[in-house]
Amino acid sequence: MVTIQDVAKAAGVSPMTVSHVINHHPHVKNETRERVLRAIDELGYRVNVAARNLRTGRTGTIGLAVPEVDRPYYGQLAAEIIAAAAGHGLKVAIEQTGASREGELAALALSRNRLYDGLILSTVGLGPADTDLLKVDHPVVILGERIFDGPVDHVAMPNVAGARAATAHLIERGCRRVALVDGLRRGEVDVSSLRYDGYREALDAAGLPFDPRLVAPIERLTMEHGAAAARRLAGSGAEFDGVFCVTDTVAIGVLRGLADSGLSVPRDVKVIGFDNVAEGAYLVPSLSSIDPDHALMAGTAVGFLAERIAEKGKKGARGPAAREFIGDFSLVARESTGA
Amino acid sequence: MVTIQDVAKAAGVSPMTVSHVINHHPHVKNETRERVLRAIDELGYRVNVAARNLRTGRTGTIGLAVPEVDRPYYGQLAAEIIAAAAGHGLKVAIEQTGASREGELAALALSRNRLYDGLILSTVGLGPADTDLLKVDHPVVILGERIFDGPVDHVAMPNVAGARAATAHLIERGCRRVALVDGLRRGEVDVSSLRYDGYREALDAAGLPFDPRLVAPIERLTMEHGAAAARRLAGSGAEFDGVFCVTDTVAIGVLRGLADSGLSVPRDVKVIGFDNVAEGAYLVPSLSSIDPDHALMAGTAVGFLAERIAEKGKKGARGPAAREFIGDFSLVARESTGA
DNA sequence: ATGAAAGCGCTAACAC
DNA sequence: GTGTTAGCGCTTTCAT
Repeated sequence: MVTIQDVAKAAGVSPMTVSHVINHHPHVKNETRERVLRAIDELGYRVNVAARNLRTGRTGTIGLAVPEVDRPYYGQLAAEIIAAAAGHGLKVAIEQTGASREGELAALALSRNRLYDGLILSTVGLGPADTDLLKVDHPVVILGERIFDGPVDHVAMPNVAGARAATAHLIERGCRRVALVDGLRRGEVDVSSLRYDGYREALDAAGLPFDPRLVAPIERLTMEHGAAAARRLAGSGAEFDGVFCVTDTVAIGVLRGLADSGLSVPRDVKVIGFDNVAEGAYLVPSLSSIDPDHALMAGTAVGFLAERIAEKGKKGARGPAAREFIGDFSLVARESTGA
Repeated sequence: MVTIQDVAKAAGVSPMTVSHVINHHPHVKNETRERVLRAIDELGYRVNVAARNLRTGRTGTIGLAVPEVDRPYYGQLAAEIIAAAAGHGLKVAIEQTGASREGELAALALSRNRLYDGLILSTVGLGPADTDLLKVDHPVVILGERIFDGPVDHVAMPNVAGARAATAHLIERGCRRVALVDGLRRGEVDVSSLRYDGYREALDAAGLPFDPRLVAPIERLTMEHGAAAARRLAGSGAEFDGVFCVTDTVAIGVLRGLADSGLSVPRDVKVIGFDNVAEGAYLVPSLSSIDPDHALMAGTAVGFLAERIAEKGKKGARGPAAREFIGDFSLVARESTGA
């Protein structure tokens, strides 16, 4: 392995000068710089990142922990985060938590290992009871739900308002019996509970009765469970003319399940999702959805984290208390709601 | 920051003993171990991975460089790789190459930085001309196309055979004028060229004429371009009753484009894709596809890499020459081809 | 503009 | 079963 010393010897300078060149420090004579660069090239030198990390205490990398990378939503989120991080000169390493509390705690511990300068944790499993576990001494930003008023910065979706708008949209389009396919509600600030609240609010506002038979809870927010829920609804005998799906992934399954049940969208039933994943625009019928401003949320999360990382550099300065950011959204009306 | 020294002092042992405990070495008295563990807990000690990496020269992490994480195929591939790597005690860090030659070269350089013990590179941009650039002194496995007979292990899809089977399937289902939506062909061993070859072979085998007007090349393998290609085909006046799409992502776009053109699938036109992404089963109509054995390919790629990493540990032993593995596939017939 | 000294936190190799 | 020594490759600090 070629070290900075080897390069220094070959270029006839000290290791420090080589270091200066590598790190683009200004005070190096042009001629010297070129001599060093030539030596680097000839010897095939590469910095040893581990050594640099040890010395500087920084890695230039942030961790992004998401439930599962193979769900479209998280893949697209990851892409946004990577783009935002690049703007701060940060790289992103992706972790999977398996949508479990244990996985999320493991991701927190990893970060503590100083592998990353900070962590963006997309929570699904952690709840209010875990607030204390977030009191770690390294930068963390929570992206998602289930922890409010925690000790760390938090970027959340406009869950209640978005769900209300989605449901109201169905009602506007003429639906009178709107079903809901959502995940397990823990009665806390999890995604399903919040979107459920929005759904209820919209019904109330329109003076429509709430019918528990029209709520189809599923265990995991997957296409498979969405399809099964739709078939269950269709087979239950309960009449419905609209479905609000807690996520687009679930909605894709619901569209399939409705087709399996011989129901036509949007003629018999109108459907709307949440997340506005890229696939939605290409489905037949194309999927109406709530579009949280993903880029803004990703940018805010990375921004918060970058600030916290910078804070740690300065001694003493504690920086602002835990911040909360709730994104904005827009409604995208497509064929599945008759657009 | 709490170091191993602090723990040693608190537990009344030497740093080495703490190290032994952390690394689960067997020769530590039970009582000592517990004393150390208690100290670790009380002080909140966490290993400094950078220091360990520097010392051992290993990181326990492999890199996975894919074109874009937000395409379903790569998200699902990443999930398979992560699962396979976990079986070898390896973690995975995901890089994006942006589907460009430069991005792929950058990923190679990063790995060289010793951030990772090895790299799985999903190539799209690198070509035969870049063979020499792969002659790096750290473990690399190529997953994908465009480099055969390179200096490194290579795991490839059954591109030609799969494409032939897909096209033959359309013909079996009664199609006589099969269109092809593929990417840019560079006349080399890129995905589009190989699958094009398979398409041609199937036409020849069935005694069907090749009509260049039925080939719709697109610049990027996205849903957007797929939809545009389908509309172009439909508007061209050229008759066709089947479409083989070079990937499922493209096929999703094609299904949309056909719907936009007033064509019904599978009645007017039958459609088949390649990759068998999870979404395909839930589309309406569900998408027929070629299913490469993703898990086997991921497992093989990780296995190759793990062996190469182990080799580097032993001095001298060179290990086998570059290996080549071409996966198997099966055809999944769904509604889009009339199943 | 360049360099010397020191040490980041850990573990391999070897004692005992 | 436990401890000593040494040093991985780099950069911070301070000098010149």
